[in-house]
Amino acid sequence: MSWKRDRPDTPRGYHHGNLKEELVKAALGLIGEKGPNGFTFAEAARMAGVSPAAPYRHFRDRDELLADVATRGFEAFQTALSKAWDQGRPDPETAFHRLGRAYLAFAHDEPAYYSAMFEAGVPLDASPALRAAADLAFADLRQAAEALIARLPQGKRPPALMMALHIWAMSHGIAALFGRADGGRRPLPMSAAELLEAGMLIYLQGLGLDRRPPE
Amino acid sequence: MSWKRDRPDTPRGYHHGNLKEELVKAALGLIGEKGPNGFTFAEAARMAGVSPAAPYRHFRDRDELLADVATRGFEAFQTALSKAWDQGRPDPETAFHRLGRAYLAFAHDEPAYYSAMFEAGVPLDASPALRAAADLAFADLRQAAEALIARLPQGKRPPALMMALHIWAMSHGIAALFGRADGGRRPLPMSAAELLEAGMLIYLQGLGLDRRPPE
DNA sequence: CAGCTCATGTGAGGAGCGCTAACATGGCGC
DNA sequence: GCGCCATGTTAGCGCTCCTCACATGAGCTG
Repeated sequence: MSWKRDRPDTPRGYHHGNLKEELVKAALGLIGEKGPNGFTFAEAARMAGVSPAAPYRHFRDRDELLADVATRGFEAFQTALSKAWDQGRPDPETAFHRLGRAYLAFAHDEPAYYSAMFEAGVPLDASPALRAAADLAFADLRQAAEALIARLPQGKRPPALMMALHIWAMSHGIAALFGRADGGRRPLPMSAAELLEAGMLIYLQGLGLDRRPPE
Repeated sequence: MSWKRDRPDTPRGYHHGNLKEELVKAALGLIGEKGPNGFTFAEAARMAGVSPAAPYRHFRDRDELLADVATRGFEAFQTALSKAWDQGRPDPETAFHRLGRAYLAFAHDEPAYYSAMFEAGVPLDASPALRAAADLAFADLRQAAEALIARLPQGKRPPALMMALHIWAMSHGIAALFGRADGGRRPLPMSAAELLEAGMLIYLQGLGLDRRPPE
């Protein structure tokens, strides 16, 4: 019975009481430490002080737990992006740069979430909640794109969806390739945040959006 | 003894003769089918018609086989990019657009390689050969960036390394998010190749590089 | 061509994991 | 106060990774 806590710090009886939440936390910790593949259903159970079969009362299988983590990740992500965008205040340019930094900050500070969301291979339609959460997060990016596009004269406006996809792609590319806590897979002459900032400035310039320095 | 081929199509004696190569091929097939996690050392052995312990004579462990696949992937990738760039002929702009298409074509047509290279979590310094192959591939991108930058007037030239990183980030972001054979995780109004082309055009415009239509 | 050597393959097995089925416990609604 | 059933446990199957002792035969050496 080695899975039992020797001295339960949170004493409990036969029933745990809050196992589902604790399994999600354990999963987050394990994914953060060892990547989405290093995470194990059995080990999460062990961390929660519970037998290896207990998790199956809360998740059909390992994938469902992963999908749950990804969903929570997208919700937290959306909250962070939404807060950073702040409805485009004080002006879309300033807010947009905040948004970019928030994107990378999330990928950097919550590697476990980001991993579950984008690297664990969880299909987006694993659950309706997952898809909905992901859509909400993307909606924020799209909204920012629209606000910026509105600054352009009619006739020079690119499709907002396309622009949002470009923003997402560049952000994700930088996060995935260079945004890891360990500095990524390749030494950089600048931080990931600076790299994204510079890339986005060039991209916006290409659209005809000159940044008015806010200070 | 279920792992033995019932009727060996390529009859062999006790010794296989070309096991290492066949294991790599089997791994490629399995990764392509079921993703980098679906691939199993034991199943690769089965496909090669050999006992589950045989692969250990050629690879220290599962990760080493994965790293080998990734290395070959980077080599093939570099070949494809290099061929597409073709030393910038007939002009850097045209060659650059070929390069972008080649990037996405590789990700699309060789999902198993791309997966092993970027999604399997293989650390780049798993072997010197892997790092070298990855560096060579990146060198091509950097070279293209330099050729394009040379078109700009002195004083308006961004760092070539930064530009190469931007290109890689956007390409990888699009490939990872939207470039899957199944259309990716999200329905798109345009193909991944078109999305990248448009994104790169805007980016280049932002740098002051106007594309002269080649036709 | 006989004999040896060692790279390569086999068999058996330990440890761990995902998952299932049958059984145990006790919190909560009646 | 009682019984239901959500939640937890035990036992166990099949699979994986990996190791170790043993088998085979290809190719060198004399």
